[in-house]
Amino acid sequence: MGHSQAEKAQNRERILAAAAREVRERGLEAVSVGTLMKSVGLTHGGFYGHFENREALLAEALERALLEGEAKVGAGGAPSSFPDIVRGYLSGKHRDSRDSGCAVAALASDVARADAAPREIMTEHVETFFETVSRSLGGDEERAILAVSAMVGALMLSRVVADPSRSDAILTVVRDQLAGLGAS
Amino acid sequence: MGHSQAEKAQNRERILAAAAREVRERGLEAVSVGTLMKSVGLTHGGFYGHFENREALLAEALERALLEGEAKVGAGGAPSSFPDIVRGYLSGKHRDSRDSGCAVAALASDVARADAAPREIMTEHVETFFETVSRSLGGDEERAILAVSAMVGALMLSRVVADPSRSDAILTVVRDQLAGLGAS
DNA sequence: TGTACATCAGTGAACGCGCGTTCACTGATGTAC
DNA sequence: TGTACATCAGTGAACGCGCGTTCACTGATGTAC
Repeated sequence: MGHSQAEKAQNRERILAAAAREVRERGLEAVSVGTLMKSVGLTHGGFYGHFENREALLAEALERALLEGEAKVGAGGAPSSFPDIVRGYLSGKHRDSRDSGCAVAALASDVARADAAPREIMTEHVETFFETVSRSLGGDEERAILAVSAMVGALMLSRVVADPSRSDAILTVVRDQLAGLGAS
Repeated sequence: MGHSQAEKAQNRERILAAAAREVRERGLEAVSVGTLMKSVGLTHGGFYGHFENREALLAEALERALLEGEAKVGAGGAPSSFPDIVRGYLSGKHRDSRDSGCAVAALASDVARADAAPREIMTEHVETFFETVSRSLGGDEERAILAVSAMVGALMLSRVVADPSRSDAILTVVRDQLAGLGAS
């Protein structure tokens, strides 16, 4: 074995990263301590040296997943243009990479029925999403709220719809119409 | 006891109705055979006289939930006007009654990660939703897809956001802007 | 209408299984001298 | 630098629990005569 302090921090990070992926891929409730630890090459007992319990891990993993999703939309970093945001968000690539994409779209219905803790975490990031898009629209918050609602809704619907060309159509149609929203 | 054939049909109906509610309230995976049967006053063993297994029940419950949600939007029945659909869908009442409201908004992220069977069931109802709204917009399918995406997205976000006045704002802002979409 | 019997809806004990969590233990790490 | 020892990251058996599903059984229902 190797159990140095540096490795402990590294292992915690790997557990959290795996959980942030798993949570978007399979949902908050589907993450199991045993399976998660096995996926990073450890045994289940060690989990409690890193997190107080499963619920605490889920809260951190949700936060992490939301941050990762945000990074792609360009929150915090260099400001993205509205058309760039919409194009990236409503792309086939984003639709097909649930485990690394926007956690709001991946987990909104899970969080809607969760306790206060996850709802508050996601609430904060929904507001950040509004602000990022609002900034790209010259500060028009109302149009930003409409655009975010449409983007999140369209992405989720495109992931539900079984027929690939129909799924593509949802993305394209909403993308094109939102582009007009940025122009007017 | 009373075990007539008429009562059997009635019990099946009660199980299904309870499941259609439960599925929207707690998600597809959270429905347990034992708890469900207890909630309609029966014991778990009897379940298998009504459904082949849990998965078969979930498929039927999803279909039922989607039909119930559609009935409120006026699919099939008398045609609703676009403003009426939007007003009803993006209302505080709808947001607060997850267990009897639109099953697309309640279960989209669950179904997005489910097997082919639930995805195909929901796909059909998403298309129906598009058609209903399209009809209310004089046959403009593209605007209907945008409107449905925005309605589903906004309802989900309003259920995530913890602060009630902020949650109301999402509904109101999207509702007002979609109204403009129907007019132009 | 009354009796005898087959049917079958629902019961509840039992099954194997995976879950979250605890804890005595192991052995490498890191420190004190 | 080398030795002795405390620390502590990770292991894996064990716990109680709820799950989906099966099945022998019970007793009311419904039917044949």
